[in-house]
Amino acid sequence: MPETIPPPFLEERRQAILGRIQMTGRVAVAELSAMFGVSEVTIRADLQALAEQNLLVRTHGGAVPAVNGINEMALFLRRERQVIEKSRIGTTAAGFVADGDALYLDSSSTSLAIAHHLRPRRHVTVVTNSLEVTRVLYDAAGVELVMLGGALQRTTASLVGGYGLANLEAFNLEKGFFGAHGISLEAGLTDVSTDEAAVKRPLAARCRQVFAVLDATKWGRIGVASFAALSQITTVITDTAAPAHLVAAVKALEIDVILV
Amino acid sequence: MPETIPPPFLEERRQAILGRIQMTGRVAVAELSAMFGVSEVTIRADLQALAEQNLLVRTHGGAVPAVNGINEMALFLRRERQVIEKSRIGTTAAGFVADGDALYLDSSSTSLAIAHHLRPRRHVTVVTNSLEVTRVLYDAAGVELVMLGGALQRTTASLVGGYGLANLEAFNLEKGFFGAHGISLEAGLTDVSTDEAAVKRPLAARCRQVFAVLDATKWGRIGVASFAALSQITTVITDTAAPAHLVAAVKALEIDVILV
DNA sequence: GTGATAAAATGAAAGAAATCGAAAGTAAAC
DNA sequence: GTTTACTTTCGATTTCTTTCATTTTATCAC
Repeated sequence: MPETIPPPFLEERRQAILGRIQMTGRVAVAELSAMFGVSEVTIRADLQALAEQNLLVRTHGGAVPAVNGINEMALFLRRERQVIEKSRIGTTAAGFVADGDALYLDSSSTSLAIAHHLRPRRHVTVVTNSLEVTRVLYDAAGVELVMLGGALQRTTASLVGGYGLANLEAFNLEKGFFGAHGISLEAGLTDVSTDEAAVKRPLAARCRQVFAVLDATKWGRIGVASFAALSQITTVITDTAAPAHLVAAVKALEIDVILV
Repeated sequence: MPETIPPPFLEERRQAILGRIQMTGRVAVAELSAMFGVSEVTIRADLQALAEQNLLVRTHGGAVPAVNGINEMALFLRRERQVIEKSRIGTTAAGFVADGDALYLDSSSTSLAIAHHLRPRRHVTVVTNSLEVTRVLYDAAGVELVMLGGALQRTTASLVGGYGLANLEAFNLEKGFFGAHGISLEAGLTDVSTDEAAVKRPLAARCRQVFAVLDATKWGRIGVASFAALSQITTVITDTAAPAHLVAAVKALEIDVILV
């Protein structure tokens, strides 16, 4: 199946090798040799050069992705990727973002999915405390990115603690997207981490429109820390498996509920 | 299919090269030479000039776009690594850090080298505005990491703008390590970026001990923005090629100068 | 486990293409 | 007429790739 169209430049070829190894999880020397129409020796030189940069790990007949301890962060992020791109909730939420908007993305996996969809956008300002969101948008030229400061919470790759919130008033945020551990009539939006909640609480208060993005399993659950009352929410984006009676109760409060 | 109509002016030609590389994902020297009716040497000069502006990446027979990878950031960071681990200045500087210290690392490459050496440490608190430092220390369990917030400056992978500095008083920082574009008797420590300098200035003022870490080429140079006077500096760590007369002048101010 | 065997890796040498440096040529601007 | 900016020509050099002989590694039968 390998195509035989040869990208002649060395850089291109190596880039393509990296792409393929990420995609398929492994590459073979013979396969690449046929694919690019160069000798196996050349491919070996490529693999060696890439291995020296820790971009992959050599094996006998080929190479596998770099699974190095040095780069825990990248690993952590990569693992999520498949999930991210599949998220329908994220896709829908991204549809609410207009060019020119200033918005907040929290450190949930749905925010990450939204971030992926924002990469091709122009003139969007994103405020976040998530390192993953930052990484996804790092090379998105049309996105201005502002990180809230704070102490690194390694389990969520986010920055927490009030350090970054001092002059939140400097930002006028149109829309905020919040994942949550639970949504309930009693406690509103809740999180399991008090630190995370402490960041989200003032942000939820500050965003003109508050979007709650959560899958069906979150309905009726309550985490230890509330960060927004239902009355603060503008729109809930969830999936069709959400419990009908809870959805109805929320709609009764004049909150938009979008089922995808 | 390459047209042979020659846009006569240099700027036009370079603009056209950029346009084409964005469109097709790659350009070849021979192809461009034929297209514009100029020699290949001229095209190479064009490509080199554009590459120096980071508008494209040179390859052997041509060039490819500057930002084509999905993960430009990870690539960018890893590229540096070889250089980093070799830095003797970084190694020496890291020797000044004791367990229990709270310190600031800026977004210079020397700071990155220091960060590498801090990975095995216990009970060290690092405050930084550098995404690269954060990434290096992400999985360093013994290091508590605090990021200053701000707007992402992509060229340096750092966060700038005052957002993160509002409650700097909350931190008691023992040591600060500052790279610089230049060190001089007149202007002290200077940077080429006013944004970067605006972050460093209050931090230099706040750190009990200020370490300037810079190689010999920085002596006598002056960047547009000063961020610390010589009188604020505790220790300078540089290499043995530093100009002797400048080193002597700095020592006369009762500043430690360490040559490695 | 041991050894045979096929596949893969390595090193050296050679060839081709691309690049670089320096001197020289060209053309417009002052 | 001179300056300046740009381009070209022409060797010398570097980079990239291949071939081929040799060594190493993985695998399987025993």
